[in-house]
Amino acid sequence: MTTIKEVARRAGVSIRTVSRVLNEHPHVAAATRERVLSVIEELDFRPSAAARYMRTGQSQLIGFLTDEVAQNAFSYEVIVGAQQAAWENGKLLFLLNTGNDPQVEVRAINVMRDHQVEGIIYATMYHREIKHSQFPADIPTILVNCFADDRSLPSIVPDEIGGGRLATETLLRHGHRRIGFVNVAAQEPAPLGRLEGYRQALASYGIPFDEDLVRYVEEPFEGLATSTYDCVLSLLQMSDPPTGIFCFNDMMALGAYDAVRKSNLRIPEDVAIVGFDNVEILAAQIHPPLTTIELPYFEMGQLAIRMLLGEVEMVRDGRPVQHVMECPLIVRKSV
Amino acid sequence: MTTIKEVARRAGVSIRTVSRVLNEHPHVAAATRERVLSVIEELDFRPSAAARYMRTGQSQLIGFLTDEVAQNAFSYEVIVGAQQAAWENGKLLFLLNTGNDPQVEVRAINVMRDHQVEGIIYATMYHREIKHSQFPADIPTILVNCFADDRSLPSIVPDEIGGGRLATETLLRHGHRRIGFVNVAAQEPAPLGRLEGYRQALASYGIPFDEDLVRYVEEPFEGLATSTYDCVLSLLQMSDPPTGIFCFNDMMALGAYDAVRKSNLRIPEDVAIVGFDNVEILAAQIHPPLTTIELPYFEMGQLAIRMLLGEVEMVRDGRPVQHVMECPLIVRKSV
DNA sequence: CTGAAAGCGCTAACAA
DNA sequence: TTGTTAGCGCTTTCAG
Repeated sequence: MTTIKEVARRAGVSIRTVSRVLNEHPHVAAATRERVLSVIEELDFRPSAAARYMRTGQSQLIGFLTDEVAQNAFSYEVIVGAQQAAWENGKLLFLLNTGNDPQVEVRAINVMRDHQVEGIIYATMYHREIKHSQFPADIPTILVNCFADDRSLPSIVPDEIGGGRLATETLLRHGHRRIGFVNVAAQEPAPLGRLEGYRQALASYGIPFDEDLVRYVEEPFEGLATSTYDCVLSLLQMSDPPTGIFCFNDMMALGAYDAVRKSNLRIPEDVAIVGFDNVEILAAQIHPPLTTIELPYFEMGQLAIRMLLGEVEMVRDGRPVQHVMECPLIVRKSV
Repeated sequence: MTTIKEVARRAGVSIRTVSRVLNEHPHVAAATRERVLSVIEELDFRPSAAARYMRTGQSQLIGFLTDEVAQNAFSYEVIVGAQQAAWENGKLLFLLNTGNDPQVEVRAINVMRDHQVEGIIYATMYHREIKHSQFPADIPTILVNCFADDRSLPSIVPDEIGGGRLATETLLRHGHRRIGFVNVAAQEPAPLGRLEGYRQALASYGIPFDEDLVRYVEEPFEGLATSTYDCVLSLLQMSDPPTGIFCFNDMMALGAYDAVRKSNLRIPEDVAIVGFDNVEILAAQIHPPLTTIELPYFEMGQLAIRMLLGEVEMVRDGRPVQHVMECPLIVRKSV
């Protein structure tokens, strides 16, 4: 490997001078600078990041830990956002997918420490609560799409309530008064929050909450759309059926579409549908294109880096901040 | 930060002894070992990866460069596969998404060099040819889902022809003799290869190639499914319409489904459909679930690492190897 | 079985 | 404006 020493020798200067040029210090004669630069070019020399770190203590590295984000067809956007923001600030991302294995998680954090990462971002696939205790106290850590049981770590989460409210209001604004909600059966922030938003929107329009219009689909993933199909079918067969349906996510909206078609109804003329997540590959391609709420994953990843860099506050009034991200409406043609 | 020196001091031994324990050298008295280990534990000491690299020259780092893979709803699996294989071998992945900007690409490669990565994996979103010249000759590089113009770099690509053949044969095996193919209009390995596979399968069954059964949809992404809808509709209105349709990808199959339904036909009873890509979120959720060909992204990422580690050959007969990955059939219910 | 000391490539305090 | 040199935390050669 080419070293600074070799460059110095060839340029006929000391390594200190090369170092100065490298770090753009002032007080280097222009001619010397040029000479050194040309040798660097000629040798295609690049200073070793490791050696540099040894002296400066700045690794320029950020650890990006996930449970299974990278295995998810949409939340991977959080990685793209973080990577881009990191890159723009001269930082590099270590990607570590733990597959939700606690042992791997512990080892992963240790590996991050070995490499002296300047910060850790921990992102989860689903919005949920996690144990904070696993993270080292001496490395700034940001939680994305999750939050610590004891709120001891700053976090970035989507505004589920606001999203649920927006989805419902969209239907309301289009004149719908009987609005069904196909939710998933889990005590998690997403289903709980979106339901709360649904109730709030209804309330703000003075519409009483009708339990019968809210249906629950069991996890898991497999056959989610099919279960939704059944729910929506039965919703549509009510004596006073809904004319608008809010689906917990886009995949489920797929099942809702089938049910509406099966009932010989049209979207959006007879039944309007709103989804959640904005999975482009689905929402933009189905017919008619799905109006949905976007989970701002890209922005969440970006914000995490900016917090780590100190551009956005991590602590306020002595308490770790929780940034609640707005989930915008993506208007297509299903409402 | 805790250093090896501090550990040595506390354990009352020399640095050398701590280093021996750290590296599991033999010739350390059990008692000494225990003592050192307990101090390490107590101090929660972890040796610095950078310092270690300085001496050993082994960075244990692998650079993972992509054009826009991480922005793609399905090919990100290649990252997961690589990350997992790397992790199992004690390597760490640097993720760098260039967004297809050549300038960023050059800088990214330089950054990889700065960090002395032991290898580079370059993965593209679409199967295509790339210029090889941008890669440093002194770092082992593997191309994934792409190949070098001059074949000077080892690569891993999916078997488009085999996949196209398999898709078509699946239809053939179910008795279909009039088989439509909705392809995309581009001179790229994927559309070209899949078409070739389609022809081969037909030929092997002694069925003449009918140009009229092959339709082309214009890129781009937007409205792909809608364009497919039109194609399939016209296919179905032929005097001698196909009873089986092979779609270039799953998203397009979505449009095909709509067209079949619109024609009051059933899947698979009246018209069978095969997709390509196996985008789970689509294929497993639509009704009926889509039979499709899988692009083995996970395995491709995994293989890239194994090649870099020397477990799989990169060169044969003095020429860089191109691994052509089989694309398996995923049987669901649309055939 | 253990220790002293050199040195990896770089930056920076100090000197010239 | 430039050079000398110490030292970052670790591994390793060579002695003991």
